Amino acid sequence: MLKRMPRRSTRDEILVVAAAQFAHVGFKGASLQEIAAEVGCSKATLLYHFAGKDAILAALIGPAAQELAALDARLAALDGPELQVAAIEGFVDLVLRYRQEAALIYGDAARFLREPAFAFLRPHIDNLCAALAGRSPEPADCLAAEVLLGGIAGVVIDKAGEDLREALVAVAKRALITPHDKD
Amino acid sequence: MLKRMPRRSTRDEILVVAAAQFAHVGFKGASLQEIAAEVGCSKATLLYHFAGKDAILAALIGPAAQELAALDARLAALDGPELQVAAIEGFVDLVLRYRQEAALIYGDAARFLREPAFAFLRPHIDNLCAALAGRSPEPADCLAAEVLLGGIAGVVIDKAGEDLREALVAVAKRALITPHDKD
DNA sequence: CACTTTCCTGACCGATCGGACAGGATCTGA
DNA sequence: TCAGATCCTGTCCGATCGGTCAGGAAAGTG
Repeated sequence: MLKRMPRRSTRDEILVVAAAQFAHVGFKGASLQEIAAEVGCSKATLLYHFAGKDAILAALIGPAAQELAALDARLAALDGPELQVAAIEGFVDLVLRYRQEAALIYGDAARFLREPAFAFLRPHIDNLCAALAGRSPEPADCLAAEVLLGGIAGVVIDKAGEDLREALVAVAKRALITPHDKD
Repeated sequence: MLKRMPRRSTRDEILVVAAAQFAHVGFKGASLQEIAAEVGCSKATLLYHFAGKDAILAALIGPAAQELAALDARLAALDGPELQVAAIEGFVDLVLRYRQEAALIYGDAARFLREPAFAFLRPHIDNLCAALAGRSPEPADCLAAEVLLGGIAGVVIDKAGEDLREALVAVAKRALITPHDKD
């Protein structure tokens, strides 16, 4: 009778705890038992609110994926250096807003980006990567974009600070926007 | 009776298969059963050659950690821009030589870098990070080094190509060696 | 009040996990 | 030929995994 007051809806609290768990120990590493214990409910309650472990993951990734798609759509109209700037700033903002989800997706990337349930993420990530590379056909530029994509997504989990955004944008610009003294 | 000929020592083959499994599905995600099946032996054989799953991981990380320590020692004598160049090239070479191990360590970094069994890696990684940042006290420079460290370690798993090394070194130099028009 | 819906739980299930152990092959050197 | 390592395996074990299910409490709703 002590804690009958749900400070938030139980469902939301499950998502918060699950996001942290997935981000820190990976999807396979996290167990429903531990999540339930941290939430303060029983494991069966998790499976009442969600169809299964995968459903929790899907509910977690959904909003982030939606914003990623929106970012892609916004970038589709741009080109040249301003494309890269917009891609960098948009990506950094997105990652900072969905730190745990980004770490989860990137950490377990090879795992479930192949799985059909999350294969729809792949083209979006590829598009973003291409945008970060300024749509350059050079493999070296695409590689640089991948390095920054993964590096930024993986570093933000336990970082904090106001100037985090500026620092991330700065390093990405340095690495990706090559001064056009190419030839 | 068909495959009684061990093309290499069974122990070495276990390490090869385990490295690939760990790198692709993570340490917790990999199962001894699958590794044994891929090697072509029984699960009990794995536990004959190694004290346990952790021991396989330790045997896998050991050589990579040793070379990382050697790189750190080599970098300790350097300073300034040549420190950064040496750190970048040394790190890229190291990662390319131990692709799977690097992906494993970085992918499960938050997992077992805290565990005491692998805590000894932490100072080496911190040193390398500081060297990549040119021992700059600026948080932004340290952050950039972390981004590149993780990004490079995470991207090399399924990449190939001769010019991979050059491209990685190039993007790291661009991102980390800031032209000293700082003030 | 009774009735329905929503929310939650303990108990249980089959599968799989890492690991232990006794013993069978296979090889070696005396 | 025989004894002792070395290498390997089938079988079993307890723990934990994700998931199911019948049913109890709470909260609207008439």
